[in-house]
Amino acid sequence: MGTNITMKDLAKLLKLSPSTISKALRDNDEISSRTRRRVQETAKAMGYVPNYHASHLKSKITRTIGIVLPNIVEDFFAKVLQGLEKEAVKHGFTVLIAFSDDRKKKEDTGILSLINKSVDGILISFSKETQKFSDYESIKKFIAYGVPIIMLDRVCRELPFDNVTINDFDGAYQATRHLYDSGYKKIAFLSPISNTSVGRSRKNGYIHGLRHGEKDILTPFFIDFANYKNFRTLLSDAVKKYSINGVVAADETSAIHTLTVLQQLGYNVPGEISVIGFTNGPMAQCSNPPLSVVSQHAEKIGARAFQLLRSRLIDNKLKKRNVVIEPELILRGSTKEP
Amino acid sequence: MGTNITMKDLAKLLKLSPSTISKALRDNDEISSRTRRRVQETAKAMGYVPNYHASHLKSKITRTIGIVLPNIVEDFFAKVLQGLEKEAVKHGFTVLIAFSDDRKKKEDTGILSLINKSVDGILISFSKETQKFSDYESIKKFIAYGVPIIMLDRVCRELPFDNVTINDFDGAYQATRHLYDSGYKKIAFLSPISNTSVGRSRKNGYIHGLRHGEKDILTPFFIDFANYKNFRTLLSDAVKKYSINGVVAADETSAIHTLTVLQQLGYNVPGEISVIGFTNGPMAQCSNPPLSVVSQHAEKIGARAFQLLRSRLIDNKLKKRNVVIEPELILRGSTKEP
DNA sequence: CTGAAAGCGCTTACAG
DNA sequence: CTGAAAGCGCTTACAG
Repeated sequence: MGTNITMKDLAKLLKLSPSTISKALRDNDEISSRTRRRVQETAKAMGYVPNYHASHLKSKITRTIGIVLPNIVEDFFAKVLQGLEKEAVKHGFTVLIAFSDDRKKKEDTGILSLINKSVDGILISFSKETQKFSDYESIKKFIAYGVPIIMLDRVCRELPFDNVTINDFDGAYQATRHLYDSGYKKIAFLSPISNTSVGRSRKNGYIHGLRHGEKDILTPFFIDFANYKNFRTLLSDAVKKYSINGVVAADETSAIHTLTVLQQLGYNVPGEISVIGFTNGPMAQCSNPPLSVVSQHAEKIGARAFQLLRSRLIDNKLKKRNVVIEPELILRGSTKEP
Repeated sequence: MGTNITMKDLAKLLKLSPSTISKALRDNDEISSRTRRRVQETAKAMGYVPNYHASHLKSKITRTIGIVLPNIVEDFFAKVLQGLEKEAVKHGFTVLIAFSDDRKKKEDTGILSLINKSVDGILISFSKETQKFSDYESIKKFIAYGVPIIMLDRVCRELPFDNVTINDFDGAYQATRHLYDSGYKKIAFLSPISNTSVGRSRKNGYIHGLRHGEKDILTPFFIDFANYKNFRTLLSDAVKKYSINGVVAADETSAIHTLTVLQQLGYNVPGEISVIGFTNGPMAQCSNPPLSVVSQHAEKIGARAFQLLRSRLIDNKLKKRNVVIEPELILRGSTKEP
């Protein structure tokens, strides 16, 4: 029993035709309500499970979507996926995943495997590698398969896909202004993601945040790096050399590391140097002092991305849409006034 | 072009029959290698994508598996999923997800939606609700569908499914012993997961760890709770009342919260009270002092669970298997000798 | 309101 | 080595 039951079986059992069963199960009002009920009840009783693959063969709809993410150990991406899943389930969709591990090649393999499974649409946040080399050739090829694509967070504005991002520019701008307003004037921008669309927007927001009228423009200090190998000396040297007293860190991990290293170097945070980061994750809340951050409403991004996809499934003639979600400044102990 | 190309099209183009195309694409050596190559090359050139749904209709294989997880914001589950995905991709599988949010109902809906998609197998880590009420009736019903199920981490030993867990008992035992050996003798066990299989094993390991020969048995102190609402007073009272000087916390979040609250209450960690937790996540590493933990090798659990499933796909006559992964004690500043 | 028939894109005995 | 035919479990015009 179970999976083996087909419409044919139900038809035989109820002395009806498979066509009638099919229509009755989908509540088609061609069929008398009495028959509909009868069919639906025995289907349930028998543990009938419709074969989506068979139905897809005709209808071309799978009610399955795919998402390609760099990883999910970062709190932001985990929440994006949870937000997406919740919204998808609400509308009867299931979600297929593929992780790129920030590699172009695995990303492409992932996308292709999703297309192979005939997903109704794909959501993607690009890998660092893809963004670093602006290598969107393979993505463009995938357009030919006719599967709608929605970009989120790490996007490419030139691509003809809908996208949803947070207002990274404004988030970094506000973070920078907050440090300035709290009295810190030697503010550095520290970023391990300067090659991503997100990192670039945040950097620009920071730069803009240094302007305070015509005459009062703070000097920018950039601390870019690719991994945490020489992070300690890098940070230490920069702080000493430029007498940095405020750091805007471009993501969650770098903010926490900055805080930790500064403390190990003997600096008082926020007494001597204040730190603000991005992502309102558990690390920001459990650090000591707790970290001020720009919160990104990750679940909302996932949910909105699904909605974009869904509306496009209903009408694929829609023009390209750019959805921007406003971030929120959450102030904690790491940026108290000095 | 793209998705629309079928084997029939390729057959027409190459003046062959669809059967030949089908066999050639699957590299069946009934077909001459010359023909095989010809077919494969033009398939690739034309951007042919096989329709898995159609093929599944005959072969009953989808190369898709599903996983049901409580959430993925917890570092442990995120890593389990990443470990699983990596292993699955390696073997040409894609993975469908469903999150239970620790609710029985959403868990059931999730499982059913996976069955509906004809997954080849399902991996599951039960919701807190399911475990609290030992409510496995619906799971048993799902057996009828003939889909192999593998349990991981939060399992139910009575169920006839393969499972993979870490040695929670021994992890907690070692953690407790470590505190004892470091000179802490008033050791409490703090747990927000006492209703889960995992929480129970850890509690037992802790109890066992309190025994040191016939005469030297430490007094157990249990701090159980369901949420963090009154956590501060709960912890504060327990510590004062019993002069607790060591805490074994049953998971990541509770360990971090314990550390933070103790410090806020003015205790020196590890000078006066030492704290050890579970899960080697980012929070444990970024706290101050960094947290000693029992590491669970989450990625490995995901990978092993996939392997269990895969072997069962090859031979479903296998007996039930219990895989136990040994945890690892990672010692950091929160448990330095007093 | 119900049913017979064709077809979605594959695979798999079976023939030749 | 290649192909004709049946069938997987549905859906969807079309008849009645």
